[in-house]
Amino acid sequence: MARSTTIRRGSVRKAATPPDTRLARESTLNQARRMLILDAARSAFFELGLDGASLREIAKRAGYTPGAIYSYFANLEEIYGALLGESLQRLNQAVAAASGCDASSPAVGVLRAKAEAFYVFYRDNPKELDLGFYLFDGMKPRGLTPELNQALNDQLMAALRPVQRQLEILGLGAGAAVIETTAVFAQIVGILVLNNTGRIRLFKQNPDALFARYMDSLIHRLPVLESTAVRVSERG
Amino acid sequence: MARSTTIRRGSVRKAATPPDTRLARESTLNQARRMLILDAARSAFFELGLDGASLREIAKRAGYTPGAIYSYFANLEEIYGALLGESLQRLNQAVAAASGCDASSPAVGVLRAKAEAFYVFYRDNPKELDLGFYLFDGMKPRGLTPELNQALNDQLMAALRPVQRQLEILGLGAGAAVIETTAVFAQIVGILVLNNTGRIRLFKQNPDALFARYMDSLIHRLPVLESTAVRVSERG
Amino acid sequence: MARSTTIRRGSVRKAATPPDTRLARESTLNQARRMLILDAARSAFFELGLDGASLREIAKRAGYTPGAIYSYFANLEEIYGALLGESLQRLNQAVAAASGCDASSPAVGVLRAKAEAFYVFYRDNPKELDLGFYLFDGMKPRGLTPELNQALNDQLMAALRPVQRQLEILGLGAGAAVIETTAVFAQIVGILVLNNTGRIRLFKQNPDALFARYMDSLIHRLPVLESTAVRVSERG
Amino acid sequence: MARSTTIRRGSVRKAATPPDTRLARESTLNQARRMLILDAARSAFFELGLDGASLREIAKRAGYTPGAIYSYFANLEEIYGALLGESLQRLNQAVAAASGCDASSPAVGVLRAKAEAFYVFYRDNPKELDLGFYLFDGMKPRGLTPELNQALNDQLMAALRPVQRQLEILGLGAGAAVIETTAVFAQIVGILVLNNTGRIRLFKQNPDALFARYMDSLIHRLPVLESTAVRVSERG
DNA sequence: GATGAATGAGAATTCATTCAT
DNA sequence: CATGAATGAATTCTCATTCAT
Repeated sequence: MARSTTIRRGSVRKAATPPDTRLARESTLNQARRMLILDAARSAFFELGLDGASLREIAKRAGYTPGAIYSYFANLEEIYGALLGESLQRLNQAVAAASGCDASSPAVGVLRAKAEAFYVFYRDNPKELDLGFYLFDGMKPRGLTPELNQALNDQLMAALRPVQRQLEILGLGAGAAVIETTAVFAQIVGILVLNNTGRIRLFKQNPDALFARYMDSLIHRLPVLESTAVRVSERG
Repeated sequence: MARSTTIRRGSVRKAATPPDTRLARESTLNQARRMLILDAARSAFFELGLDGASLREIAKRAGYTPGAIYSYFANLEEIYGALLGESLQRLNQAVAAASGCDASSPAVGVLRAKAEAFYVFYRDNPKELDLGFYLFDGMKPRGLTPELNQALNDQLMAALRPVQRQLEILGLGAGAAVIETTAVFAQIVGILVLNNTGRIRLFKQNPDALFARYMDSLIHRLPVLESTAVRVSERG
Repeated sequence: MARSTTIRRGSVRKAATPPDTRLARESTLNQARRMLILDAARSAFFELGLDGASLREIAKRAGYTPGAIYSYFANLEEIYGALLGESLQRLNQAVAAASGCDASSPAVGVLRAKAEAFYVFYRDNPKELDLGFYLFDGMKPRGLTPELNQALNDQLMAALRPVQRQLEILGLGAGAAVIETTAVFAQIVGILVLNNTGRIRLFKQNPDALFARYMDSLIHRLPVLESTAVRVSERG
Repeated sequence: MARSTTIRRGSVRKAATPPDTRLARESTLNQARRMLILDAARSAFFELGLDGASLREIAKRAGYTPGAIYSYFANLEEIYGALLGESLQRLNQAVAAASGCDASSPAVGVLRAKAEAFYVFYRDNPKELDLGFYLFDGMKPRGLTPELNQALNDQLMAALRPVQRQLEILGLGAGAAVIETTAVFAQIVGILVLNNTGRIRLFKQNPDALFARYMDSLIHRLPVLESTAVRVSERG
């Protein structure tokens, strides 16, 4: 990556302490400071939205001057990219941590739990949904390198893989499982977009109920079974 | 009033076109120029996205100076509003024009046709989806008056009403029909968002197929029937 | 004046009705419409201040388009000039109408009444004070022709002449009377400026009381007399 | 804090100037640049008046781009505020520095000197009078915080307090002294406004003479004394 | 590595004025 | 006489980015 090159050049310039040690320490420090900036970015982003999360605002919240940010990120869009990466990581953790508790049919319980974890994550952090859409949609060329894009895509797919696996366990073929997973993903995104833009209120509907209904009908369609509907956990 | 006097005098001077004609023509010209600007706005919007569709850009494309725009629209957001209104109008027309051709079950055919018209409209004009989301979400207070908001909402709901009606014809109660309509809406939005952001490619899925599948399963769930699945018309 | 030239040219162009009649009628109409515009200007000016009284705003209030205004006034500043002229006229009327009612010393009563009329006029129409200051101070060259300037100055002096005359009646020489009149003028202006800018509140003083006090002390200083203090009429 | 760390590290690298010095120098530089901008603002303001002292004009005169100004001032009105604050400071200094030289009655001499200093300050810097009036009158909310407003008001009153104190020394009660001070203030403002707008010339009067006359009459009215009139220092 | 200064482009909007019709 | 369209210059302000120090 362009970034690490820069850093290495810096360490070469003044060689006093053993390079390895220095490199390691620097890298650690570096990582810590990157995190600091990402924290600032995330908080700005949450509170002010994409438009409000200007580089200046992020720098201010991180306790840096704008120029300093460029020591850690090549440009603003790279920060967004890192933010998204980190967001996807948390998403994966949330999905991984989810476990069903359906005695009669454990596999169905896990399916529900995994899908719900995905849904709840974005329901409760609506800005992170925007972030993903913005990045892949409007980003200027330089912001999203092919490699980064690939990495982010992989993370996203990883977050949905538990759902896919569970569908296979429940009797779907590989192809059908992918299709159904994509459909779940689409339904979640659709519900949340409608919710976040206030469109859902027009129809006097509740996003959680819609999602639960969708999962019910999905499970109904599964080859093996006679599942029982479980409600989505209520929002905090 | 001074105004009518003027007009009359004007018509006397030229003694050719009656006042009505003049007024009408002026109004027509005005409308035409508004349209010109809206066209420019739409094209800027399509090519550059919402951020790129600045007043300057719109003016440039319309062959105007920025200031001239303000003779036709009070501010930028009003242009967006008009754009959205016009988009929703076209959407309604598209849905209204759609008619099914399913001999075995006309009602199902119409249901499919109406939903598909909605889907296809936004599939083929992806930016118009963004427009709607932006406007209802981030718009500054002055841009979106409560009345305009109401009108736009009404237009949107009107575009989905045919689907709802058809669901009722097919045996759903009023409440269930609304729920199912909302779910269809969410599914369409979800599929298109995934498609527009390139997410759907990750899963190697085709949006049309996903949509068709969803309609199939919906129809399957309907109380009355034994429908046959019909494919969505292929994209141009 | 440039304006009348234009009008004459117009009447020459299409000579149908006897020129005298036409001229008179046109002039009358013209005057009426000028008044219409001035009314609009005054109302805009009162409600929105100098900055808010843009040509567009004035035109709107007069029921005209901006361009039409230029048939009656060469530019915006000329409107201000006319407004000021008209304001000074009203001032003169107010001062002329004022008459004292002090039985023991009629001359002193009249002096008080005249000065007070002047004071009250500007106290109750603070914007007109601004107008005068703006015009003579910041006006661009073209706005205030020497002739107009002279005319306005004459009007202003005329409004103060009753005070001056009364001072002479009360025993002051011509020179002393002018000096004292100027001082009264300055005191009134000073009090009102402090009042309008809220400065007087800092000192917890009341403008009317200050003015009354000043008049008392002035009268005290007059050669002849043993005046009795009369209070300034309370503000509506 | 990250900030202090940075500074220290910086000072280690150069190992020459201690941090305090660096900070101080930077702060000094900063102050100097603020001053530079204020100078530019003042000159623009003097030559072109408030309307002409646009941010662009100020930036141009300061040798900056408009955007650069915002490193030093949050917005245009803050510049005006700073300008006024600085003006009031000079006013206070001028008044403080003034000392009378009247052997027969030192207190009267001081009174004259203090009032005259106030008068002369604004006579010789007429635009500063406008500035104060504008700021307290028309300023947009954001420009003038209540605290700043309070501070400026305090500065203004401080400049008049010496006059007030002197009046008390000369036998006036606290209330009477405030009234008389306000009256002096009003008279000064009135004379100067008439002078600046050229109105005084109409009456063929001289502002200095008018002011001197007013002070004479004021002193005459004081309880204790038999003062002798002293002329106001002639204008440069 | 970080600062602080500065740039330069761009944002929306407002306005007096002109002019063909 | 009046319109309505349009201009062009002005306004304040924001921002990502660069760079000498």
